[in-house]
Amino acid sequence: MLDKTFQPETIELDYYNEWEGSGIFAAKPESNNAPFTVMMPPPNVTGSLHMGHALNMTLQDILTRYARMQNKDALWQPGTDHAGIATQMVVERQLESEGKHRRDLGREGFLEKVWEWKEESGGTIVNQLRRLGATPDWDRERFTMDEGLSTAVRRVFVRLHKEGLIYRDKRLVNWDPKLHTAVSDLEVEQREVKGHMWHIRYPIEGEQERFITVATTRPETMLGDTAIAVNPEDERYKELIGKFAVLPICNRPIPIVADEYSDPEKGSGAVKITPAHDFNDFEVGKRHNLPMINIFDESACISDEAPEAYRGLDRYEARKKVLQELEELDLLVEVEDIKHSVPYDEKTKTTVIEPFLTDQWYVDAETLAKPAIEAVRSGKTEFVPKQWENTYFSWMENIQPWCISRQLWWGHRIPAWYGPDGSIFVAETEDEAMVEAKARFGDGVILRQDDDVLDTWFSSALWPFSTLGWPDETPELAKYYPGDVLITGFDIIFFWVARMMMMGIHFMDEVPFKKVYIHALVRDSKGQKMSKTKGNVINPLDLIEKYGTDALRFTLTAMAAQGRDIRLSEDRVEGYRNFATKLWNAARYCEMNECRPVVGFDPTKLDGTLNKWIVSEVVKAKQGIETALDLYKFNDAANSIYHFTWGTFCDWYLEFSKPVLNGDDAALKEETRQTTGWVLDQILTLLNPFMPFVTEKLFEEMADRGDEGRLIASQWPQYGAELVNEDAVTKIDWLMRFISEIRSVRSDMNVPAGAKIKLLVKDACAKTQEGLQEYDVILKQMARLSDIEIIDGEPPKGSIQTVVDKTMLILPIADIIDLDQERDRLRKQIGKLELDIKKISQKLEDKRFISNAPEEIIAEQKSRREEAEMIRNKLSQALKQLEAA
RNA sequence: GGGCACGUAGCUCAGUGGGAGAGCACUACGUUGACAUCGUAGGGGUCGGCAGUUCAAUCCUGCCCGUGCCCACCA
Repeated sequence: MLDKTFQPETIELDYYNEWEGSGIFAAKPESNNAPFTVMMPPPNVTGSLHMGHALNMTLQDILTRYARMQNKDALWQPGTDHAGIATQMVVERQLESEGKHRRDLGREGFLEKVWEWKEESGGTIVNQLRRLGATPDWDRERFTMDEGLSTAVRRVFVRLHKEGLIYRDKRLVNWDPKLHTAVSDLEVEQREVKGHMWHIRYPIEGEQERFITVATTRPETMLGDTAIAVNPEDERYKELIGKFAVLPICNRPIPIVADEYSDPEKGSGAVKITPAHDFNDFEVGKRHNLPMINIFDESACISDEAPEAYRGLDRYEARKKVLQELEELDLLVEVEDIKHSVPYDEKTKTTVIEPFLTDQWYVDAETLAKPAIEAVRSGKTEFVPKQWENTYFSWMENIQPWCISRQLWWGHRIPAWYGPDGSIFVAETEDEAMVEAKARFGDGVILRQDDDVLDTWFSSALWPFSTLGWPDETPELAKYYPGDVLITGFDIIFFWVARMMMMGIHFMDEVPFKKVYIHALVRDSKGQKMSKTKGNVINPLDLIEKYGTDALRFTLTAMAAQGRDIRLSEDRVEGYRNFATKLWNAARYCEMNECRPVVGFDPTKLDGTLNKWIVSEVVKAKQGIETALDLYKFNDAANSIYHFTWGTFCDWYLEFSKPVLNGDDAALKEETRQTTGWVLDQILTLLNPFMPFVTEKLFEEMADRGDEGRLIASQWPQYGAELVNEDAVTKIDWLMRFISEIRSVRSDMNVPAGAKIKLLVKDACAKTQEGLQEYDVILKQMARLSDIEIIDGEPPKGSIQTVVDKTMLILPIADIIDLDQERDRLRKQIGKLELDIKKISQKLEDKRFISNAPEEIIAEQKSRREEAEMIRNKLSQALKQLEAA
């Protein structure tokens, strides 16, 4: 017996453990079933579940469960990402609290510590995914630094290097002066801040009292200036080209060069060039063979390249000193207050990133991007919604060399070794590198491995095939690559999706997934991005605790409309918790009335119209879900099952069934019981991918299905349009309208809800008369009628009158209602109809409408007008009668 | 500066070239052996503004206003 009240938390863990233990999550590469592959975006091993995960994982879980029920061999590949910087920072902070630094432990010792941390605390998110009811194949869980995945990383690195697609280069990178590592362009957040523009004049060499003025937001960088650029077409400066300016403070002559980069419209038209500390200047410097003076050290303190007085100063202290000195020299012309953007490290949000000249490893992304662009153009991979393809293209078509080295310890160490003369040996193992080195330098050569590790995204880029065993040719790789769909947020299209496309196509000769579904961002109820600093983070686990997993999952799904962000409000979650409760209570009703699924029940062989009708409605709901899921319209799928369950099954069918079950037609009773049991079973099945827990529980309660009887392992129903009975649909549609109309009028006229009143029916056609007879008991109960009588003559004086189809419904209750109110009601109704008729008539009298509009539209308008006129006439008559009274 | 979304009921959001929808909130009434985490009924919207295309525009096009995001630049 089901408990009277529904308490989600009492069932969730038990079922989850049982499912997982049953092996149902596992992919079965040896089976002949068609594969369905989803690669889980591996969450950071340091992470804990946030709303974005909850949405992302719920959608993947729905598709996976749905595929499984359709008898596909589903592989949902789970795992976690080693998250280089994030993880290293966590452990460093831990050390810091013990008063230690990673240097104290040394590389080996530190890595040991990180692994320790990973073993102890790394599993948090994985267990939180279980709370969410996610059903990936846990037996195949991978970690990006697993043995196998690391092998794949080295193989890829070596191959790309051999192909010339990985190379070493000295360029400007975004440098984090606190972490002492290069970071990706994508990890730099441009933030608008208030600042100053300083206008500085540099004396022209060999000339008295002649200056050239430049402007900068970063005066300290002038210590590294190696030129001034002017536009070759700029008349003001033409004769200065080729001459030298004297760099103040350093007193170093720097050339005045002509370069298109300089825009005569901006500032003074002359630009100071600091090739080692500005991306544009770097390009100018290369064009003019300018020296690149690196005035910073790794911590962005002034290096030995600068005048002695500045050495060791932090960049902001150096700025102050430079300004002070310029002022003393009377070279500071103007200070402007401006707003400008400053590059911050996206992770810590506190460090200002410094363009810094270093040697790094790069991937030739431009070459790899070409086929990846083509794959989306040709539709081999499709984005849903389509508009994200623009984002993908615009980035891929302007892609920059991908800097893949990071000056960290935690990550895949770069498989490159340096010989005594600095020559490089790239190989998968040190032994292999050594073989090559010995061939060159002879025995006894000493190699030093590159200290750097790879960008975390390098290994995640391989995820779609490295997790399947590549570079070995495994059965899994053959069966599950390429994936069917990748589900992810737009924020990692560049970081991850693009890189998987490049690597997948290059190494597998095939795209890694056929569809990319980009889901919404989950915001708070005010539309703000959730962030720890804003303190508006809603923790999914709190909601699960309060309302249950099913409610949270259903909320996220129902709100996952394409192309729009989700503003999550707790009210919605509460509403869908109520939905689960509703379902629970419906099941209790079924239980009490012994409406249980019966083996061998055949929905095609039914006598009762109500039963034929509800079966038809089940089919429509099922088709609605299927169509929606095929198009990744998760919200439509959720709404389809929601409205069927609540609005059709509970609100109407169960109410219809009550008089039947209390009646004395034994055969119909039995059929109705069986049908009700069957429909509930269908609801549970169709709803299961969305709300796995409550449906599983009810499925178990409603019938004894033996050991194999888990809903999670059940089949998705096969039936279709053959179960739809249009005749029954028409009939019951009439019945519902009939009941609704009486209820509505009663309520309008303040007829006491409990009062049973008599209904007189006039102008009833044969079908209506038939319906009145067939559903006599239902009508009386649901519309609270004492009696239904068909009349021919005039209605009694002072009745309430209304119209359904062509039938007059008359409630002779002059004694309990206010007739003035009834007159008002009729006038209002008639007024509305008149307005309708007028609008339609205007159209129908418009010759252009008649000659241009399609036939069906004209016919439809005509019949609408006829119907409105008919009702208006009947109501007018009723009104006249009332007025006469 | 370039691009992409979005603007529909008090709130959160679906939707469609031909009669404006849901959930929540609100109002009234609650009866019937599943359910008050509920039921029945109801009020509420010139579908951001202005033009254009069309017989017909909330929907298509253009412009404008507002909001959010992404990218680039910033002497």
